[in-house]
Amino acid sequence: MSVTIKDIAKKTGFSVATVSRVLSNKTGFFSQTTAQAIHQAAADLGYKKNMAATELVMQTSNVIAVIINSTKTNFSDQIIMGIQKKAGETGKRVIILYAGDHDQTAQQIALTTALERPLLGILLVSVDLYPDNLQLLKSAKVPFFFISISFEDTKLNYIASDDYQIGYQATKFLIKHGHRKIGLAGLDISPSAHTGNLRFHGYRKALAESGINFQTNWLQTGDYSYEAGVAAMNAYQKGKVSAIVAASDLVGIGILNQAAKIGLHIPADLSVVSIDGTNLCQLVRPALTSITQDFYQMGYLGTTYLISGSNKNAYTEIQICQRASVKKN
Amino acid sequence: MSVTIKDIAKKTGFSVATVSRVLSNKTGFFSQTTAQAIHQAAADLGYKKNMAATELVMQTSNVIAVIINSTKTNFSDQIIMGIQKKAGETGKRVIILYAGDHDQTAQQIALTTALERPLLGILLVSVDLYPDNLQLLKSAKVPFFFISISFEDTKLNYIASDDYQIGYQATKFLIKHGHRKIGLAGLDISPSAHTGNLRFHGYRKALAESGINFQTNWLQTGDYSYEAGVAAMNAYQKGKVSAIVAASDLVGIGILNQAAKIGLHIPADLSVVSIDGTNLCQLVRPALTSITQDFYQMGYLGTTYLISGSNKNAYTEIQICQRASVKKN
DNA sequence: CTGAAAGCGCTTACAG
DNA sequence: CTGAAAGCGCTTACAG
Repeated sequence: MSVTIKDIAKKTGFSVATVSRVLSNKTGFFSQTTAQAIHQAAADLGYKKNMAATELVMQTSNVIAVIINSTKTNFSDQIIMGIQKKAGETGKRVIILYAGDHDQTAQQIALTTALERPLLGILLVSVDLYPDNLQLLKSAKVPFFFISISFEDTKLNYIASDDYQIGYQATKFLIKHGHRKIGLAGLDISPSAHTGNLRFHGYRKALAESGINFQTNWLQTGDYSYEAGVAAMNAYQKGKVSAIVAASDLVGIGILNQAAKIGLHIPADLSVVSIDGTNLCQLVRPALTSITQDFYQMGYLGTTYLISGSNKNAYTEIQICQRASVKKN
Repeated sequence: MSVTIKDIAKKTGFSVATVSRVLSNKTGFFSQTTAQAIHQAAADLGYKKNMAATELVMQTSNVIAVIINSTKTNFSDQIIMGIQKKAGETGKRVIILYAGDHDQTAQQIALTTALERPLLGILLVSVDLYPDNLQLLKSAKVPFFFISISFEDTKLNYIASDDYQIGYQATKFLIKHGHRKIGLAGLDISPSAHTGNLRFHGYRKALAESGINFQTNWLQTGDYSYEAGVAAMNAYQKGKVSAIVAASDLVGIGILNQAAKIGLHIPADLSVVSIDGTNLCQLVRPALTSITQDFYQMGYLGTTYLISGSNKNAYTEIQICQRASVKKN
């Protein structure tokens, strides 16, 4: 058996009540001398608090559960950094649960694992909950916040980038660089895909503002993956577009590599701007110009809001990082 | 208040004991009819088990805590996949805790967060524990296993690649391709760095076997990062080596990009083989030839061993994946 | 097959 | 400043 406050009580001669009070630092309820004796004994005995007991009586905890999808996106690390930072500053703890990749069962397991214990709250990082699971989450009384994903339903709290602006600004940027035939590649615009549709609308708007007529084959949908980028590049015949907005860094890299394979030079023959701006952009050559999202801040702010119990939605900033993959036409 | 087994007992007319038995599926202790009524009531009431209570009485749980360092390495995802797979197959749950990047306090917080609750066991993914923290871990009665990191101390259980072999085979491979001046870049060989030293020894051994005299400046140490690769490439003057073993994929990419910058063509002027073999190798051009580690299997096996309480160490397989960054000399 | 009761390790009014 | 006692929601011998 491990050592409990009862053992400390026995050793010091105080009651468990007093031991509990000093160990959980209920200041003002004990004297310095008492505290010292108890802390000493705790250290000597190698005491470790049993949080299961604490949570049981407190009906809450200082643990934030982060549920995250395990896609090959690589920006979740930055979001988690932001979360950890804020949590660390405020003495909260964080546990992370993988919800699989568009896997309803995995999602449900993650959610259940989280909900089965007292929790400060839940942060959902780019996981698009299935209706049943959303229901499950709502029915629990636990506060939650979505990060890096937005909804039409404004009753759902989220922190994300403004995807309409992302599509708009990426396109505008290419237009300013003299492009008129601009592709949009690798994103999902099925009816339920809010992010993809917003980006698409932003793209259309930018085109329209400059009097450019959208051509159907400029849009190459996909699932934000490297392979989607390769497929999109194949779909664009040589010369059909002079620039492409890639739905993610991976899509951008897929385009880059496939372009090289079919003998197209970037940015000489084709310009590319990718969305996300993770460190992958600087690993490849030419380095990818990107619409960079502030993932760290998303995590930090999401945690801040969750902790403070605020229920407003917010957008974090986006920024154009010019690197080497776009040329002036 | 949320609904408890007491509520279900009241609603069905059974005792909490019976409710507990059917809900935790103590087969043989109840009739089908009873079970149905209770499950029905549980569903109607929206019952969710309070694991804090269960863990308190059981003094254990089916939760595996994974402690992982937050370096910019990108292979932990695969390890986690392997862990989740095995955990899923056996009905275990997994929570992940970030231990920072060589951050003693962050490590300690992660460890404490884990140890504060009943646990099936702990998996440490490429985290090199500070002595104090290792002590803390050992003093808890919880089983633990290291993944992707090995020790001289064989009392510590781990699953990793054979780093001596990694260094040996990478070097051997380059020798077979006709190289005699072979660099080793980006790894840490300070006395306490077990991995780096093993790889270095394997490298030396391969050199020696082919009667090649090691030159001090062939070794460029570092911290496995992209920047270490860049620095190493700068250190190798043009023509000093004809091939390089990169300590990680990121080091390899740093070499690739810096080589391009100073006008060296890979593999024409310089061959590179990187260690790890993550998907980054296929994202860059030329694609990196790599000594590929089986990270997924490490996670899977580590979890298997942890669950079964076995305490043997094991190596997972390594494999040479030929891509485009090595040429026959 | 089922129930009454004790207990897991902690916290917190309540009374001093 | 300190202690006795009740209670958090579960599980499990023990007795039927």
